[in-house]
Amino acid sequence: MSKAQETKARIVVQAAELFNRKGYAGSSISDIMQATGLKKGGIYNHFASKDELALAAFDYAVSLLNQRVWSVVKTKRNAIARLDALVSSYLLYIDDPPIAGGCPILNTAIETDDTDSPLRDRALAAINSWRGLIIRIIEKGIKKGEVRSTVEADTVATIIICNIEGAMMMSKLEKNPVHLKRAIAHLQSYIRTSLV
Amino acid sequence: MSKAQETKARIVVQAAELFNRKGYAGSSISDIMQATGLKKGGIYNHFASKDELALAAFDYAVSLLNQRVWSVVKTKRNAIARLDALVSSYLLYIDDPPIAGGCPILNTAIETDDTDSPLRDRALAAINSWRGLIIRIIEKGIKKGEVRSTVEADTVATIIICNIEGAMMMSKLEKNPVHLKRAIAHLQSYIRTSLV
DNA sequence: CATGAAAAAGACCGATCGGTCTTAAAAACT
DNA sequence: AGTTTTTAAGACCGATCGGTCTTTTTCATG
Repeated sequence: MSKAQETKARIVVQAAELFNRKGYAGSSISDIMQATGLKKGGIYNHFASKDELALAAFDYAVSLLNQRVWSVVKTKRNAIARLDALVSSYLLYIDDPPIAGGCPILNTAIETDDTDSPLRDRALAAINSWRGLIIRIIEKGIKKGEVRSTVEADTVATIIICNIEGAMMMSKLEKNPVHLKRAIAHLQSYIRTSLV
Repeated sequence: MSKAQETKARIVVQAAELFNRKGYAGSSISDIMQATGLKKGGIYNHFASKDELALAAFDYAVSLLNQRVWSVVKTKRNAIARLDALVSSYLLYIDDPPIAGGCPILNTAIETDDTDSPLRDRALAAINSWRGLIIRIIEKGIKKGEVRSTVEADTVATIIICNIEGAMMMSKLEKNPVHLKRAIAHLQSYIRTSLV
């Protein structure tokens, strides 16, 4: 990777954390200059606009999430074990978060859901990709007889995601991981009792 | 109510919706001027700063939520029926929301959770008040023998809130009430099977 | 090591930010 | 009805916003 590419990547990494902590509207170019140690010219040399940088930063943040989830899911072969691993992986989110500032999908969804913007589209795509992963795990599990065939994969995906995201908000706000732990325990019990 | 008080109340109502849709950082005084039809002097005559207005707007938005929840909870006497009514009341949130822009507690929590601000304190207090209501319902239910005595009221409160808030985010982002409906159905089943 | 190309600096731009203050209009009180 | 007090208007403020452009510095390549 050339020096310029390294600089560009560094801007994305540091902007991603800034945006994730303070929001897009709440982060200025000056903030990004301070975080990266670059001046305005150094940033605009790599990105045409703040919005373009925001998109790159969001994509990077989501890639960190996906990486983390997939790294634990791929170690399991059974559908129930996969879902359990997926859900449990969020226990790490407090002590060792993939990115500071909470879940970037949640943060971006809340900030952009009343707009009609590319960023909103990305948040939507990220949620759908997550839902797709859960649905595929379940449907494969049904085919292999690991999951009851009457289970609605769509519904399970909704329940898993909304518990994790809702609990993330609560634990972040109260600075107490207990809510996330409770939601994960609830989901583990839900998966074991409702899916098999 | 005097004319001035009416004007002040009108500013709060319209600012609350604006903040709830576009966020605090995303809403400018100019936006509030446009929404209220007042000029700068007319707004700053009633509020010392944008922050002060934001606090009043958040308090107002939360009062709308509380009003709605309490109006359905108070009609029931049984703990299970009360929780069911509380949870079910959020079905209305799509077609007839108490305020445009989604849940103000969720929105404010996400925007302020990495700050140390009065607004964050209010969001925290609003969540705790909601949790307190659920916990009181359950504990009274335990005393009256309507709820199993082994039920952890704290945990149930977490599960109810995080399902509703997480589903709210998903339904808002996807512009599809199905997620909220699924979460509510899940909670109704959870309440009936885990609490009695 | 020289040279052309790319990257970063930093001055500069108009617009908008939150906020102040004086003045005019309107409401409240006697 | 007249007077006082309050309310709203609107000009004004310095700071900061996102973004541009020229100049300097650094990098990659022959």
